[in-house]
Amino acid sequence: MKQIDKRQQLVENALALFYAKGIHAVGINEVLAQSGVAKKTLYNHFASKEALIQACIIERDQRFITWFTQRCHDNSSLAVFVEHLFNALDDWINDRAIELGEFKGCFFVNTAAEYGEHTSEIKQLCMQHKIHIKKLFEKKLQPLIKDKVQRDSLTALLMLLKEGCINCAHVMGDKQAAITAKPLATAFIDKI
Amino acid sequence: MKQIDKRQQLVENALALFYAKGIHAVGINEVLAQSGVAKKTLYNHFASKEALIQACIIERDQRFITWFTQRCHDNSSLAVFVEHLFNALDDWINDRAIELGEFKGCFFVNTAAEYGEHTSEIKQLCMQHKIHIKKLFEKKLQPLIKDKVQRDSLTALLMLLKEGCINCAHVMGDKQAAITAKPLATAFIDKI
DNA sequence: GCACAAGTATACCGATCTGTCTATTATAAC
DNA sequence: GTTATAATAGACAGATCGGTATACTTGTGC
Repeated sequence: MKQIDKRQQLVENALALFYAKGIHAVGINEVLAQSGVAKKTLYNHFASKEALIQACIIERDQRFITWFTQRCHDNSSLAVFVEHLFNALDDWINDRAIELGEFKGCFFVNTAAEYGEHTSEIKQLCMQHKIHIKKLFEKKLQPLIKDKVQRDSLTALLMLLKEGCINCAHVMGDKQAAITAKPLATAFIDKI
Repeated sequence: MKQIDKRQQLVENALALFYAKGIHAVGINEVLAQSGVAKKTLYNHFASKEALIQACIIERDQRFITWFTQRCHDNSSLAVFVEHLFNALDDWINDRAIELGEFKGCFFVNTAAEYGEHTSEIKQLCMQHKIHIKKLFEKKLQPLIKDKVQRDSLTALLMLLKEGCINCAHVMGDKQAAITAKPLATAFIDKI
């Protein structure tokens, strides 16, 4: 089997375990057992557990952005875009998005929580993901709202509502959070 | 020194460490060194590390609710209430609320992230805190909005914006999140 | 002043963690 | 076919973890 395959196996299985249980709760040996890969192979591909974690964050970032971009593709109007956005979140929250695994909140929020130091590389990568999301919103809203102030305002609202409903769904167990958030966003765009 | 004092010392120091570094990143010995308490004393008060963690969650819940209640005391009008609410969050995010420690996001979100199983007692306690926050909002909005549908709608918006700006501030490093969120909430109440 | 409860300091136990090392087998390139 | 690379399984090291046990000291109530 090619090297890249083993590496990918490791990243995918590690990501699934880290997301389901948290980073510190999962040991290297558990990752190896789940992946069916020898320990030496892991350390041939990654210098340390930290390097594996970083690869998992990057993988999750790419996977989430890909999924989210597909689901929010249609920006033919503000109403349509917002509709699709919160429908996507609702599907994720209620485990109808298998690409993202069983819903356990935001992987980046969860991971950042386990690393106190702001300077840590891992926390920086988590921050990068949120910036990617913001840029995605900005890109999709660009053709829909000409006025920059209004556009930035809606971008901020969508960021806040997205983060809010993911965390309310996860910690409060409010599985209706995305459905609740949707009309709050549409009420805002109706004024534009 | 009285028993209660030692117990309180342990909870306060453990809470500070857990919040700053994450639960699994802090060992019992570190808590003991920071508290200046012997190991046997800890296990005289708590059956296990898990029991100490639970006590920390309850302590944080009480402390946060107390602080938040004080800061959002004035509900003479919707505008005033919202103003105070987001000013309080802004103070916390920018480390002007010493009672809450150096800002590291929501302790309950962070803690829940480290426990994958939904059935775990710790995750249940985190959920309880969010319910306490929601009830606080409902109580303060009760005399201000008579229509239940509108009141529930604003409660939901405030919950989502609060969670949203705490997590955007923490993970994205957007220290202006609360200031950004405020006008989004006031835009909503202007319609009522 | 005595007895008992509680705290201190520290050694220790078994488990688990990350990471290394050895020895062997499979695979791919030429 | 030979050779170099990569994978395997697993023992092992060194550190750290949560939790227990021991021996001693302090403090409090009657």
